[in-house]
Amino acid sequence: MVWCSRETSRLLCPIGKIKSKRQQAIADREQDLLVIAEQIMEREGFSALTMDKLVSACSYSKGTVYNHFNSKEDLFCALCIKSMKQLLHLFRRASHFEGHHRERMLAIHFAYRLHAMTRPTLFLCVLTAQTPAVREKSSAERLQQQTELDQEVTKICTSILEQAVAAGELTIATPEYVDALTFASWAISFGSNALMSGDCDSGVIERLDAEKALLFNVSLLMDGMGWLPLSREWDYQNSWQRIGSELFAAELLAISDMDKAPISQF
Amino acid sequence: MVWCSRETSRLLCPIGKIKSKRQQAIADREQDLLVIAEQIMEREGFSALTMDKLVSACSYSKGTVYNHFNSKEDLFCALCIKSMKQLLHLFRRASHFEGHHRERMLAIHFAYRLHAMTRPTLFLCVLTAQTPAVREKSSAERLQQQTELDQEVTKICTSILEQAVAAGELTIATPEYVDALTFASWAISFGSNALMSGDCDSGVIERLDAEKALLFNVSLLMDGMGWLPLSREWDYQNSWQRIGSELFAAELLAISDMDKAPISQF
DNA sequence: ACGTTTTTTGACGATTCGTCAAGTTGACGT
DNA sequence: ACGTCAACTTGACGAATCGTCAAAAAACGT
Repeated sequence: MVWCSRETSRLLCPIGKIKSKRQQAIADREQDLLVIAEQIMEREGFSALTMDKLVSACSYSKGTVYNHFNSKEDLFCALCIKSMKQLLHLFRRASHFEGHHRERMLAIHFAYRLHAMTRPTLFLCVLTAQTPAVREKSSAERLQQQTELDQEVTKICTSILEQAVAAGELTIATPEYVDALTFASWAISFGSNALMSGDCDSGVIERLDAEKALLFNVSLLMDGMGWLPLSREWDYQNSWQRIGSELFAAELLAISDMDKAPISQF
Repeated sequence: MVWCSRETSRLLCPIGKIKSKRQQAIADREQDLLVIAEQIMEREGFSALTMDKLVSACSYSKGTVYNHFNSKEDLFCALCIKSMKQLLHLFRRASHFEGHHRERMLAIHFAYRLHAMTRPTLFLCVLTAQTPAVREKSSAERLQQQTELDQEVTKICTSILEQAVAAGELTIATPEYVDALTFASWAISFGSNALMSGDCDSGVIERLDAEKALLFNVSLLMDGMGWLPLSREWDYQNSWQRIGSELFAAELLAISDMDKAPISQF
């Protein structure tokens, strides 16, 4: 009957950053717990992640775990946040790609796809965290943190768009159109990745086609924006590969290793 | 420990369509159950939907309910299917809109947005059903039916695209590009709607701006496809309104009534 | 009317969730 | 060094939920 069983987690952690050694230890432990939770999901499937299982897999007691996450859903939300933080790091790297601004935005999309591929489990946590069942039962703090991360991501995209406008690559009617364009970019990327993740079993989209599809979709959208150089004037396939080799060589190597020895893809 | 507790539901329902009066009755009952499940979600929230609650809210016993849905997740999958069927009906209507083909495709997107607005609960079921936790525990039959519906939807989009090509509104390099364009359309619509549903609480996107954003995103994408007439040559804002008044007047009326007396919006 | 097949029932065992009173820890003042 | 106390941890516990199954009921065929 209770809507949100416990508003905040019990662990004292004032408002800003970590203060004492102790709170650092608590924060570290939280990361440990998230890693363990992720491992359980990868090993036994998504629905096998249970609070009881997490408790017995870690070296702490139930109460302690519940001091970190006030419900199973809150745990999912925490995993989503972890995922978004990683994504943010990739985005920051992508935003400094050497090239014109449209290529930089493309690098952002590359990073997103990369993240979906290298950390499928975490990526799916983001999808799961959009679900009302999860949102209803997550703590207010974590939901807040989630929207803050959202805004950070948005800021990166917005900034690239603004630079493109300043550089004359892109023309917009009014300043607030930047937000609309950011949203459109976000939507095409989210939509493509989400649908591809969902359908990867049913095989509508082949694994290797997925990257092509994303590049294709993004190119259409940016052409629609009139973002120069248009795809007919520039080889973005080549840009895509350059992004991979210049920015994310290590991550791509990890993927091909995964394919060779598929451990967790049952 | 069991991966998929029960492969098929126990109710005898061969392969094709309904045969006897009896099986018709069973199918009807299933629809009743879905309606009740939906009501529970609307009244008490998403996470309040419980098998026990569904059982006590309907006039049947637990065993009977479990003969229809072999798990809670399977129930979600069934709700998703119901949602997609409704969507399909709207799409069929949309695909006959009086206008050029780009307007027809726009009508499809309109229908999607409309569905997300008129039946938010069911729409969110689709989102939930994409979640691995749900997919892992749904019955094979239902997952199958889901992909079939997916294909039907795809077929409608594909058909419009092909007609557009035939009419000279759209030029494509090779025939299989039609699939890529269909996927792109689907992705932008899914992405936009999903993000807007998720953020509607946090207020990044205002309720009334949502429609504008979708129209905007779709227009960008179609312009990128080079689908004539381009948005600078045609007033699609006007088309959008025409679609509303000529095709979905009844549904729009229902929405404005909802706004006046918001019953189920918690 | 009677045997067979299909469906329904609801009590039951197994899981999972989330709580809380009692116990432990360690930071801090003296 | 020691006592104190707030903060943290523990794990047994009750409640809620899940999904099953043997027995009862209903439907069906002859």
